[in-house]
Amino acid sequence: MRIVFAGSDIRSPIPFRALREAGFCVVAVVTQPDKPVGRKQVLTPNPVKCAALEAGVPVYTFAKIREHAAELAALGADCMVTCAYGQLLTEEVLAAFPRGVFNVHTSLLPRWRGASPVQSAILAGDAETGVTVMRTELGLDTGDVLLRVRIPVSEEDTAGTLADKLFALGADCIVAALSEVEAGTARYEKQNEAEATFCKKIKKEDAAVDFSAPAQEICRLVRAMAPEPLAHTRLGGVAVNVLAAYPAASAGAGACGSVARADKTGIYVRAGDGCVCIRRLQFAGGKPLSAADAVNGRKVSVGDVFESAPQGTRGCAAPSAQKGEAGGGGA
RNA sequence: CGCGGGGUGGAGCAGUUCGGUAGCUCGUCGGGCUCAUAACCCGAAGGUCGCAGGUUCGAAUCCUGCCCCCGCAA
Repeated sequence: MRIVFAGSDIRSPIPFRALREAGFCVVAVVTQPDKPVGRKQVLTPNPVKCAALEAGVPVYTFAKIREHAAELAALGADCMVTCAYGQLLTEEVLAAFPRGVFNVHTSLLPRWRGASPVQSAILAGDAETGVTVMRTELGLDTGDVLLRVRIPVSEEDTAGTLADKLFALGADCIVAALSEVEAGTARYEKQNEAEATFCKKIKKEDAAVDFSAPAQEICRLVRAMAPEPLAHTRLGGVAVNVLAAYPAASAGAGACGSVARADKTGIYVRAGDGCVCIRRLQFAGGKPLSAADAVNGRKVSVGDVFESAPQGTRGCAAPSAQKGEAGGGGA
């Protein structure tokens, strides 16, 4: 079966390679155009593009895939596989593939349709998540499900580690799913619209820590935002990213955000409910530090207060503005 | 030329404004105390102060150029 692979995530090369190793003929790869990235706005090579070039597969970097349906059709592929591609498809694009377009989504659809399924699962405290392979239709992640595999979400998982697992699993899933499609034994199941939940793309502001929230929620935020964009707060006026934290037993009364204890084992910060033990953090301009280093060198000590204020740069007054909402959807 | 912070014993930092003995909290090693310890006490080792020039009697500190790291923004 001739396949066109479309993906843009750093991990998208995993399913791409899996398909090739499984013997599928990937005739072309579609990904997002290279974008200037980083402090120096360096034009960074897209990982998917690199993987394709490495494999000797033609690469197409469409700014808007919907304007290239004809070119896709001309490739003469049977189907297209998308995995975190990042662009909505149109009727014309779907029509370019006689046997359909299949999407590998890193959540248990219909839960977490949208751009940040991995982070959302952690944020919501889901006990399990997984991978869903579906037949793409026009709606956002609404297609009929071909295969769904679930895995537990560990308390240790960050969006990064969970995504690693999910993409690896997704690679196996798409291979299995396409095999069924090829053999004509594929069976589809409609999604239950009543259970659908959506998630938007994560923005830096979504990662601001609010220490008046329950400790467990704060820790989920930290895990969901790692390794990017990283949960952040401020201490003594400087921006601080929180890289790792876990809920700890409450330690005495005090204002939310105040440090109740600080030693080599961690920096214990009072939350709205309970206490958050920060194990790893990063001050603006510095490298990631262990709690011990922060205590030794940065002199973080009892009584210091982490601010819940969103962003910085602004003036001073801390309007307790209700920035309401949280990443996920209702329980 | 997007804004900004930083490179100082193994780690994280102070010292740089107003040049002149290398400091702090840890770690490591040795010894002690203890049933014991992530605890405590005593002692020791360990630094080309990012690189290269310059100014000076003397530079971590002032001047010039360069390399590298990082936060924000994108």
